[in-house]
Amino acid sequence: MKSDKQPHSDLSAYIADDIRNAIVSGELDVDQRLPSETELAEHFEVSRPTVREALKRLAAQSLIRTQRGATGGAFVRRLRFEEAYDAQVTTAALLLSMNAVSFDVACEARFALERACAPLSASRRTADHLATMRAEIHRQSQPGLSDEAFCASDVAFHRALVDGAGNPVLSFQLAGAVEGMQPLMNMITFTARSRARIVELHTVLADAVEEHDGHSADAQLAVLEEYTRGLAVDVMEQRAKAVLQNSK
Amino acid sequence: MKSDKQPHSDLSAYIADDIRNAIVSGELDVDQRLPSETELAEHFEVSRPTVREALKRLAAQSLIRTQRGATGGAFVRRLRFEEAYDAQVTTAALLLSMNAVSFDVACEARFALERACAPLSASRRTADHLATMRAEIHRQSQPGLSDEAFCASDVAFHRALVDGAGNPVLSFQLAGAVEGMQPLMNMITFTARSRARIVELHTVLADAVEEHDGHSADAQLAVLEEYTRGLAVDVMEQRAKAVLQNSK
DNA sequence: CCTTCTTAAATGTCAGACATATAAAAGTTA
DNA sequence: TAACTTTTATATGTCTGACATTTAAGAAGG
Repeated sequence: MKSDKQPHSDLSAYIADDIRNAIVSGELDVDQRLPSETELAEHFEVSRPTVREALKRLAAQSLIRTQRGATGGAFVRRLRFEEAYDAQVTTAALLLSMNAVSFDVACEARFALERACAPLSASRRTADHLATMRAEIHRQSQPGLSDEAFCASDVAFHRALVDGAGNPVLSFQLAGAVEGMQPLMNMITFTARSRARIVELHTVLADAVEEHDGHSADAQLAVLEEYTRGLAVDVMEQRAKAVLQNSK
Repeated sequence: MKSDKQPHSDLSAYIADDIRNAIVSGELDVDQRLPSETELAEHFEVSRPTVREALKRLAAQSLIRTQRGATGGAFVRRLRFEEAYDAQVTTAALLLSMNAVSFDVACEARFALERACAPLSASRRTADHLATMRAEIHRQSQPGLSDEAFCASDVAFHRALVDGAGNPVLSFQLAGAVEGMQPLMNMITFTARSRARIVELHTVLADAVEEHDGHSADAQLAVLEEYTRGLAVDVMEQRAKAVLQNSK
């Protein structure tokens, strides 16, 4: 936990980097207590507020947690999948919205990755995963469901599919691809007919997974991808038409 | 940018959340300037250091950037792929090291995702991607290369393969799977024979990509996955044997 | 022995001040 | 008038010192 050059501005970033390196490199173990803020301030020769800013940076990345009281302090935090999952989704959603990523590109990435899980999920899925998928299909076929609720159910369905692979690393990676794309999916207005079609495709997909048929599941995802991209094209065209109408 | 309940501790986290929501929801646009620290302090009825801690949290997540001087302040930052990429790699590496993820699970996830890119990369790769792959293969066959350097080159090779798909979202998602796994890969000691085998497999893979043969590329990745997992098993066995030897 | 009180250590928060960077306005000179 | 220089205002960056609050452990008392 030491270094040389001092970029004479943004000391808190410098200190945060220093401590982060110590954590990432394993120099500091999980649940190990960091020196107190006062001690850190002395060590880095800065004031306590500066140290605190650095610690807040680390806390924002879920690298440490702080505890008040006599035996309190900052502790190296065990990064759990769920937290990383959330961060992943937020980051992916922001990336898509801030970088003008086209629906097509995001869709391609999402389905490519999801298809990578399909064979594994087909061979390993538990009854639980299957039940979740069926339940979401049922929800999707309810009339009067809002577009957002339909999207949310769609995400839940696909998440169950991915989780079926029984590989937490895969589930984590897919979080950004599937859930992070939800804002883009929400732009689509699902007609009754398109919903019926999606429910149909989901059903065939669930059947394939139930029968441990990875190849068929993969094929169904390909069909679903094509259909989804078609839907997006329709939406874009209608929107373009509407703009044209307004400008008259 | 407002709310009701005040969890009367960790005000900076509360404020950071508030501003983050404003950014994520699009209430604040990219490059828009936030109110000055003093104004934020008045708005939230806290002191400036507290506001600063909140801003540092957001800065740690690359959501804002700050600028000093007369027209300075905190600005909503456009989250770029490269930054998200880095964060992704760090997070993935930490997840793997802190959660005792087995080599097998990580390896399976990595190759499953990478195989999802293979067909796309085979059909779209530019001459540039191919050249990078060839160059890395050449580096890998140099004698006297350290295990770490070999690993780094391996990552660069696979990154070129993934980038060949020409889908930034895919590249971003794969960053964690491929680069984040590097610490685990570094545990493997590559013998001269295993290196030669890997170079051989990489060469066939590059050939397949050059000839736009997605199917073959996918198959080669499967072979590479199997071989890599076999290597890991060998290392584990030897390590277990060494432990047994020491305990005698 | 158990309960209660005290105490100490740590984070959380605040107020006010000064340092520094930076752009725009004001002033100065060719 | 135009170009350069100086001033000034505003913002972040940092420091000092203090007080508030939480919490565990030790001390005191029944």
